Amino acid sequence: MDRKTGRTAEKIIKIATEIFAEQGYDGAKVDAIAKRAKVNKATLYYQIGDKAALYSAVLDRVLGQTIDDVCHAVMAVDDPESKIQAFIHTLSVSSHAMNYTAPIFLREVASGGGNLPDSAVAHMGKLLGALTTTIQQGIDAGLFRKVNPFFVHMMVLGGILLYQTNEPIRRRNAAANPEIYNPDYFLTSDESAEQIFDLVLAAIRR
Amino acid sequence: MDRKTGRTAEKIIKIATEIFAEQGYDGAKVDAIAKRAKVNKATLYYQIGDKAALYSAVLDRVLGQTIDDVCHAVMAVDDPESKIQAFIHTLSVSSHAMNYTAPIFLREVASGGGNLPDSAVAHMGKLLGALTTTIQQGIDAGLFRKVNPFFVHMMVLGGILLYQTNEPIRRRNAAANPEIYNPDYFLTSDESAEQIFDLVLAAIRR
DNA sequence: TAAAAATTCAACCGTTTGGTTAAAATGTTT
DNA sequence: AAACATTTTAACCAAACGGTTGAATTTTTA
Repeated sequence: MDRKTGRTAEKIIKIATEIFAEQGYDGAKVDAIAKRAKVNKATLYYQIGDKAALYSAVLDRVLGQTIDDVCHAVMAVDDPESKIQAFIHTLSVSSHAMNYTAPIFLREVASGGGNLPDSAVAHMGKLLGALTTTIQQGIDAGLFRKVNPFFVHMMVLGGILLYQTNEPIRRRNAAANPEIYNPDYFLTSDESAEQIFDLVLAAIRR
Repeated sequence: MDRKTGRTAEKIIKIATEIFAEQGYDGAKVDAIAKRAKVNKATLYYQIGDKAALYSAVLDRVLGQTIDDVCHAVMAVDDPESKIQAFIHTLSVSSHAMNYTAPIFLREVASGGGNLPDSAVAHMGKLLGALTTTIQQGIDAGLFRKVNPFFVHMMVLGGILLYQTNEPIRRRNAAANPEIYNPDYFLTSDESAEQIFDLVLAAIRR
């Protein structure tokens, strides 16, 4: 019962994550989720509940997973520079691995977080804290110059999420203007993390 | 006829911009737009057409306006450093002034730009070009070190848009954790542009 | 194998949604 | 005043949507 029940709920949430990421909350249709998950709609309501509950589950899974990954990676190293590198690298790789973090995150931000449960806001606060305290630490230690850590966070987060989500548009643009096509615009999540880390480090180093 | 017709259509598009920004395409309801614009729904269809046409008009207005502002500001100055400053400052101020650029932009990116007309993609390409060619120019002139201009663009754009859109979440977070509240997190569009410019310049300067 | 849990089936419901329509009323131009 | 364009009114429609139900069926557990 537990194994299979868990499996079914998991499967539904996973598929729902995809569809919410593609279409947004209002764009996603419950029938479509049930269909793609190859589950009867009644099962969906039996296992999880209504659409809002399903969306909450998706948010918890997506934000919780990615942000926990990042925080653990940051805590696993010591000096501020390594922490920042871990932050950027893990955020980029993890949110790219579970392919649907970035669009859901961006859409939630764009709508003012009205649908965000307190737990999710807390998660985002944790993410913010992980980077800003590290930077402050580096400033206090004389490693970094006096910068506003919050804006470093904005640029790192914004850069990573935007890079990941705008891939389709990038490809379309490259297809429309092949003469301007540039392979530098298409890097893996590893490589892009390196680029961003390089820029951030130069921006804040003494 | 022209004056008043134009006025009505303008008013509808302006209100539609607000609502699309708040709710997204699927979240926005045509009846709600007509109601808030104080116009009968029949007038909306008479003046503009269906929902998709209305959304296209909104996209053209919002993206076109902001991006044109930025490109003009960049062309108005000469040296690469000033161009970058103009880019950042104008993007921040202009997209903040017409309050609805950032959420619409982010949502479009998050959904892969499926709804974007070619004209809008071209606009975004122009924006990209404005910054990347300036940076390349600076690199060639020996002013900047060798960086990947595309990622600078991602971080600038992502940082500005994210900062502007996440204000509600920021406030909510600050309200929930007043002991962590930090005035550095709440800057005007001018001030935030300065912060970002400072970081970018340090990141790319030789 | 019997009880319990999970899933399916398929019809159904009330509401909302995007969109249309025709006639009447109101403005605007010339 | 005549002709034209614009806006309102308000009812209407078909489709889609979120959600429910209850009986039947399958799967799991003990």
